[in-house]
Amino acid sequence: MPRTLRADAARNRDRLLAAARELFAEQGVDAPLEEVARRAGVSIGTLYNHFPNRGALLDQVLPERLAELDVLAAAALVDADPWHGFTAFLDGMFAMQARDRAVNEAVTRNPVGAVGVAAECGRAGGVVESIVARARGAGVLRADFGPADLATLIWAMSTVITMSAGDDAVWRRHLGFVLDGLRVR
Amino acid sequence: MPRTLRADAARNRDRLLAAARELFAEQGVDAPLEEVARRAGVSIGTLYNHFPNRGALLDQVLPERLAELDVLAAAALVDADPWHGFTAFLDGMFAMQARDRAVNEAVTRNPVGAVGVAAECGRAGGVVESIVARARGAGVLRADFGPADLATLIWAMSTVITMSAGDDAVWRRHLGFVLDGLRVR
DNA sequence: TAGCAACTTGAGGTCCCCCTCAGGTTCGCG
DNA sequence: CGCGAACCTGAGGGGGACCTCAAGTTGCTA
Repeated sequence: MPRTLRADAARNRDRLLAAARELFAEQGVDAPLEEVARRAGVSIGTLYNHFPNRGALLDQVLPERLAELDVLAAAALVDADPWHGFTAFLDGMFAMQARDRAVNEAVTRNPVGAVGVAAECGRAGGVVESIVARARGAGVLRADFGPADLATLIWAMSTVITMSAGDDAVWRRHLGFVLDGLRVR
Repeated sequence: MPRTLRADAARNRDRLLAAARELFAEQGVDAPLEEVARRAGVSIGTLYNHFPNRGALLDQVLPERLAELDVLAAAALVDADPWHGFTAFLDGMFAMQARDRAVNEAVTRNPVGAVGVAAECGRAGGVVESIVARARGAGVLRADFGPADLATLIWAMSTVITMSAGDDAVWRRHLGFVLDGLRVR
């Protein structure tokens, strides 16, 4: 096992990651690995040289995206308006799920707050709980809304996002209805 | 092509339908047909003798269940309280989706109101629109809620139902939140 | 620039599901 | 009964995706 990658190997690795990012975003985490190799212009054997299984590939690709959630979550926590912070976080997260089907599936199968596909996911979990708690504490979010309810909301939205096939207006409209039910007047 | 089925053939057909009902309910519309044959105690060839493809099997099994929706819908329309009629219909439909995964998938892929897996589904569609219109007309359902929004709600609930794996309390709780957002106070 | 380790290749084994059809079995009529 | 039509069987061909590995190629170092 060499300390550093040979030049061609490094290039192939990068291409594979780029192809994986693309295809997973389009088709989800179950996209055929042979298609990833094809798009990378590399043989299937090379793919398995670099990544022993699909999980290894996802472990490289998903955290990149999930880290973006951290930014969203941090912004939500310091939002002057706790309700706006809460809704802006949700909107941002769902928008990302709409952009990247792999993220949509990952977040759904493994709701924020539980142990994650990646450690990053778990770290975000704590922050997310704080966002919910802050909105609840400010009296703008119904008092009985807990982390489990957020997970359920994510389940609900994931299919709406998938089925509305690129039309963000559809899931935003539905989210609006739900938030009306969650808000305290 | 005989006018009437031979006794053993009729028996096998019944067994196949029973097995299909069971397995589709458990595993959804993509359940392996070889497993259906196995449960029916019949060879895979016999299954294809009776039903040329998966669709033919579903066409026999799904309408049975979807017809139950008609009963629900009819009851909703004559409910003294339009809001209760609306919510009771939804609760009943989602409860059925929770009981039968094939129904869950069928209703989701092909939302009530559009052309259906079966003609029965289409017939129910009109009634469902009436239920929505009645609740809206009575001023208890928000005025901007249309049939498309119902389809979206069905998408949303289908995953919640699947993920909550038999615990009806989970999806009922979420539905409660959403209905709070849909109701006019 | 020679030579070896590092890397790539793609045919092919495995698995799971689809569906078919030639040959054997059973029903039920006459 | 006995015979023909109706029916059943399950091995097997086809396809898609997974993953492996022996043989060939290429980058890099000395």
